[in-house]
Amino acid sequence: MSTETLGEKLRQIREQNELPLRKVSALLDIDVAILSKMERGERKLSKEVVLKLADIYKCNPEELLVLFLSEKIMYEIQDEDLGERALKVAEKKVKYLKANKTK
Amino acid sequence: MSTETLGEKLRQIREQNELPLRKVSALLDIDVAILSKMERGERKLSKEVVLKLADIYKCNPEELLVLFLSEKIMYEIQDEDLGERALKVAEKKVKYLKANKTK
DNA sequence: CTATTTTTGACACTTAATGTCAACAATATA
DNA sequence: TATATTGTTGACATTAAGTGTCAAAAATAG
Repeated sequence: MSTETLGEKLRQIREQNELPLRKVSALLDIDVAILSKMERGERKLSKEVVLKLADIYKCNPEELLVLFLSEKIMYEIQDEDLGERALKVAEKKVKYLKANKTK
Repeated sequence: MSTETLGEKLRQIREQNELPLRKVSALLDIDVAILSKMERGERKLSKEVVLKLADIYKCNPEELLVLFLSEKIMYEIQDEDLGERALKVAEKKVKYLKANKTK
């Protein structure tokens, strides 16, 4: 499985598109330093930035968003022994909510 | 399925043990107001408090901890459409980490 | 060597989380 | 009803976390 972080993936995509941080950060309207840190995991990415980047790079936003969310989840459970059990409970809750969404 | 929050569950357990907030908060060494708010979901619970409460009420800490973690997870994915997919990715990551823990 | 790109760290600013307190409301009991 | 106990609410201060800005330094490319 891929152990690549979202930041690493975004950097890879940016390099494939041969875009310097400077240009992308201008499009995002954020400082170069922040984007650099985001790609290296030193600063947190926000949903908004992820979506804008998907737009800039013309790539599938869902894939990036899923990675983004999964990293937030991983951050919460860290190295907890009960992490897996908690994930299963959360899954049940999500399914339950989805089933009762229209109610 | 149970839609009971951790706070609600803790309140229920406390009432079953017939302990007033005052006594429990003294044991926890936190303000009564905070505990009151924690039980009603107005303040976040911490892992430490959850474990101390399990000890005070002599109940299974794992069950409470799983609920605690699952609520943190749910908070992260909120009402995201991709929440379920993200959970599955997170599960894979946890399994991967567990498999390579000793490495 | 020079220009461009990227990284690093200091700093200020903003927002979220946490603790403390006292007044108030609700409930139980004499 | 009066009193004591328990629980709730909101204001306030403090602390920690997250964010943005900038400039100097390091790395890389031409």
